[in-house]
Amino acid sequence: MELKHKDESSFLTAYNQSDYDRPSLAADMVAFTIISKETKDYRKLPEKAFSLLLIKRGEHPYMNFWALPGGFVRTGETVEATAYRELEEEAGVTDICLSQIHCFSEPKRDPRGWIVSCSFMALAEEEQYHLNPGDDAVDAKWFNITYDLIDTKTEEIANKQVIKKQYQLQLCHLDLTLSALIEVSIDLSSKRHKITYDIRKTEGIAFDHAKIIAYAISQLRENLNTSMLAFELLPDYFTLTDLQQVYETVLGEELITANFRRKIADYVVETEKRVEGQGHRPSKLYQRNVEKRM
Amino acid sequence: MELKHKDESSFLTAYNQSDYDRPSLAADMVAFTIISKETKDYRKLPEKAFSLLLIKRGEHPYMNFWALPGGFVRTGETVEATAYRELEEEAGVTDICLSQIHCFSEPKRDPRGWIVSCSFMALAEEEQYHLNPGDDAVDAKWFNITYDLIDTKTEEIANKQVIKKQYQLQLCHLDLTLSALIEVSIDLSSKRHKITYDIRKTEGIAFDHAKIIAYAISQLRENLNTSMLAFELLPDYFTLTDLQQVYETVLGEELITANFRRKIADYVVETEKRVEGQGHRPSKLYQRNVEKRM
DNA sequence: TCAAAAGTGTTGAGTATACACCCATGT
DNA sequence: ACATGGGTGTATACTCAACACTTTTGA
Repeated sequence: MELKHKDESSFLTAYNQSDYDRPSLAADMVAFTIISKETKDYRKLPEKAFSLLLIKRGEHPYMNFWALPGGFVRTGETVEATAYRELEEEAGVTDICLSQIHCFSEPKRDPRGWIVSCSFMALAEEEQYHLNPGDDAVDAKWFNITYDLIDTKTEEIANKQVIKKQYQLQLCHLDLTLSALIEVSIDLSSKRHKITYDIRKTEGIAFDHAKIIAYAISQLRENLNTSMLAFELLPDYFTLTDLQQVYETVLGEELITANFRRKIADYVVETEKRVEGQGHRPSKLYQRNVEKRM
Repeated sequence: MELKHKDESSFLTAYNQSDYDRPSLAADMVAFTIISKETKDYRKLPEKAFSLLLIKRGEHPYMNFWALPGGFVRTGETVEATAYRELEEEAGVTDICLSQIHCFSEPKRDPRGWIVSCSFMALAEEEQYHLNPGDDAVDAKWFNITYDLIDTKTEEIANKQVIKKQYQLQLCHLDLTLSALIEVSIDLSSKRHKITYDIRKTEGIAFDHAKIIAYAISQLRENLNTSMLAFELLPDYFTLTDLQQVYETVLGEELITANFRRKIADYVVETEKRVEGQGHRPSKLYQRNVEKRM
């Protein structure tokens, strides 16, 4: 052990890192939240919208396109630290749930040069974000998400069976709509089931960010049940209907209330609090059950 | 759109990527396989060992320690391409199942400097690898894996509840044993359930590779059922006992045969082939059911 | 013949799904 | 009063875990 360090120090002095070509490393964040729409009918609950944070680019490349918040990793920082720092700078949010999605490293993904993106999924309730509407330097907006499977076909090319699924991604803010067509290819040849995502069309979304968003949505949908991620999108106290609405808007499908409640029963704890004055029977408020994990 | 490109080209000419400090980017591979041990008893099936490929470092830092195969990402390459290239160079394997595990970016993780590691899980059967036993330049060996939970405790520090799980990682090749103690902390404070991995002790394993290995094993165990990864560790034709043994060695627990077979019944297809001459009833050979995914 | 593995059947417990139903509230 | 959401019960089908059991082979 001692020997190792003795030899090692002289080696490290001689070692010159710049001998190797290096990429720029960026962290890009797919920040989700649930936004309550307005409602006129005093009886009805407000509808919920599954939403994504995008930032309008004020400079080249992709000027005036919308991009994921993000930035370059600085010396002495982990990619996670970069993610937290950028989210605080660009969205005024601090205590947020972050998880790595994937590392995107296509050499041509950024026209500025060799920029590798380590992308993150960020989950928080809307109140945690502070978007600074007055600050023109950063034009950040929430976009309502729809991401639907629109076509599935099986192709057979040179004995290779490939399933191709097309997903339509739509991002709406007021009357502004961005969209992309994502093709997910599943290669069934031999044992290997290799999955690749390709952007077939992208309108108004900068770089390869439509692909990153598609990855993030797929991953969130897959992990909603298993990792109980829904709680990250809710306040500490919530009604079971709130929780169900998170599931419904994220998954893009309706669920049967009685069954949903039985399924999540063990993951929540009933409290004494109630929500009243809503034009219907008051609902109990629940908390996450911290005992239950998985 | 036209306008964008016109302005953009002049911008890009002026853009100097080296204004920003950049890390070296490496791809490290956690390459798993299943190795059949020898057996004397003509009746008994050979035992299977869940194994990991490590390479003995011939230079500083961590000279004579064992490390994951890997290397630096080159200009014009994706991290996936680096992973395939390095696996071919160091392990003589080409058609292999690769998936990104996580990006490790602790600034101090490598004494040579700022080196970010994008790590991969690689799965293939032993026959696909060609380790060049004669080549002294690369001393690559298979290590038998055990990774067991040895302790769980709940700590309460400043109102923050934290579950701490200790895992013992042991890697054995003949009479050589490497080991590490990994602590997985689950922070239950507020809604956030943040999970962190820390190396508490590491013997004979270079860099932070023990942590990367722990990540990989956890991920493989979690995804064995959901992603049907077990097939990647088997030849095209296999017996149901082979498949069960993959599950058992990877998960580190025994399974009940009847139940296991019912569970995976839809994911395999019976063939006409049989395995005979083993001192007991011949077993049917199966193939993966390519129709069934997930 | 018989040990080892191949492979099937049974049972009770638990879950999922779909649907019907009653309860409590504010305007 | 009544629309709206809050909340529960029930029947059917399906899945899961544990165990017992039969079958087939080669030395």
